[in-house]
This record gives sequence, structure tokens and C-alpha cells, in this order.
Amino acid sequence: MAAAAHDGDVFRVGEIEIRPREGLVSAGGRIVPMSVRELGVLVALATRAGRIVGRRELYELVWGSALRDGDRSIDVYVHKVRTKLEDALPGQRFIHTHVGFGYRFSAELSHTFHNQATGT
Amino acid sequence: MAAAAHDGDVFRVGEIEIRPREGLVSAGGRIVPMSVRELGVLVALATRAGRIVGRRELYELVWGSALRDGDRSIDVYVHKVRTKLEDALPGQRFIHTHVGFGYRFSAELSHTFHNQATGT
DNA sequence: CCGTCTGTGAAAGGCCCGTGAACGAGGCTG
DNA sequence: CAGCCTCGTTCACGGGCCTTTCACAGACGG
Repeated sequence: MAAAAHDGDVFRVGEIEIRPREGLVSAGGRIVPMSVRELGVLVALATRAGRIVGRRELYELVWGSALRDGDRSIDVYVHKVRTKLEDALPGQRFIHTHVGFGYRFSAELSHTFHNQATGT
Repeated sequence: MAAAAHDGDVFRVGEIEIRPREGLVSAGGRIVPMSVRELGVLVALATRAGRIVGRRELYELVWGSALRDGDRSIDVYVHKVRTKLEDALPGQRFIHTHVGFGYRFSAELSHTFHNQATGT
């Protein structure tokens, strides 16, 4: 299942290993450098793997204050974390968008392109 | 029978699992992405499984206002939810039409009383 | 057979989100 | 101190998803 498992202070989701106390993230055995904010977003989502975390909830978890109207920081950091993870583990997707609800963390294979013979 | 069971904030009808607070729907273990309206229709019907919900009642439950004459939104969204559910769980039907009355939610086999041998 | 109701694909418009870049603050180095 | 780098934030543009509406076809009931 896609639930996060922690052995001591080590969280694991798929091939990703996170040590929040050390600020260390490794994917597929390689270290993935992350800034404070990036790690915050990753930890907030990974510790809630399989659940949808709303944008407001996520912002409050990571930034510690209420999300202001028009603030796009979340989008930017989700994008940064996404890029680093999928750069380290090609073919997999981790942060899934649920439009109107929020983001969900889960290790899944990148969309296997399905062939359809619709005569457009 | 097809009555909805809720464990905390998890509703289950057949193999469908709905977490209204998160906006998460899974069927047969797989995530079924739903938009806000789609989830609204599904929750409104699933929480009233086995009963017929009138079109006007359904519209007011999901849209929060009175159904205007000629508005076909309900048909469209019932169709979308139907497609997604029966796509995730082939061979079953969930939203049943009662012409002139409304819709009824219930997990039933597709060929319960309607065997058809037309080639696909 | 006819009027009404429902199913279904597609188009239009709006809004949310993805994404590259600019900007300023702060730290490190020489 | 001056220059460079990293980081967090904000801006701007574009694309894709969501919702509504339209048009036509099939189903239903009298």
C-alpha cells in the first residue's frame, strides 16, 4: 500500500527515504538536496500519504500561518518537489493533484499511455 | 443490502469507498478522481442508497439552489459519475433511473434481469 | 404516433493550476 | 566591502480541468 512507514525517524514511501530530523531525503539510493520549504512540503504530504491534503491545510502545516488569497507559494513548491522527485525516480509520480480539493502523495507509475482508436 | 455504511468519515457502498471530508473516492482499491460536483452527486445519492432521490431534491442537495426549468446539469453529472464508477467496476451498475421520479443508488449486477448477447 | 423525459457527445466560457522567470533578502567567499 | 550563490516570494502567461449549455438521439408512456 501507499501508506508511509516510519522505522524510528525514517519515513519511507516507495523508494523514497526521508529523515525529517536530519533533513535528508534520498530516492533510489541517491541523495536529493532539498531546501527547508521543500522538505516541509514533502514531509507534510508524505506523512499523510494516500490522503488528500487541502491547500489551506498544507500551507498551515508548512508555513504555520493562514493561506492568503492569491498566494501561489504552494504551487511553486509542489512543483519544485515534484520536479526533484520525478527527476530522481523517472517513470513514477508522487504528488497528485485533485482539482478543487488538494494534493495526494502516493508512489504510482507514470500514466501508461493507453492507445485509443477514436477516429477524430 | 446496498445501504451505506459509514465508519467514522468513510462511507462504503459495495466496493466503493468514499471519504467526503477529503474528497477521495476509491473503487475496487483504485483511486477514482472526482470533481467537486461529481463527488456531490455521488455523496448525495450514496448516503441515501436504496431510496429514490428526486431530481429537484438532488439538485438542491448538491447545487444548493432550486432547479431551474430546462436545466440538464443533473443528467450530465449523473452520467459522468455513472461512467466513472462503471468504468472502475465493470459489470456493476450503481445509479438507477426511475423515469419521472428520480435516481436510486444501489450496487447491482449489470445483467440482473437483463441478459443481452449482442456482440461487443 | 406523439409529446415528454432522459442519455450522451461536444462546444463555450471560467477558473484553477503548472511553470518559467524576476526580484529581494541573507549568507558565504575572497 | 563587493560579488556570487541560495532561498523564498511574487509575477505573468498559458494550458488544462470543471461546469454549464446546446443539440440530437433514444426511451418511455398515453
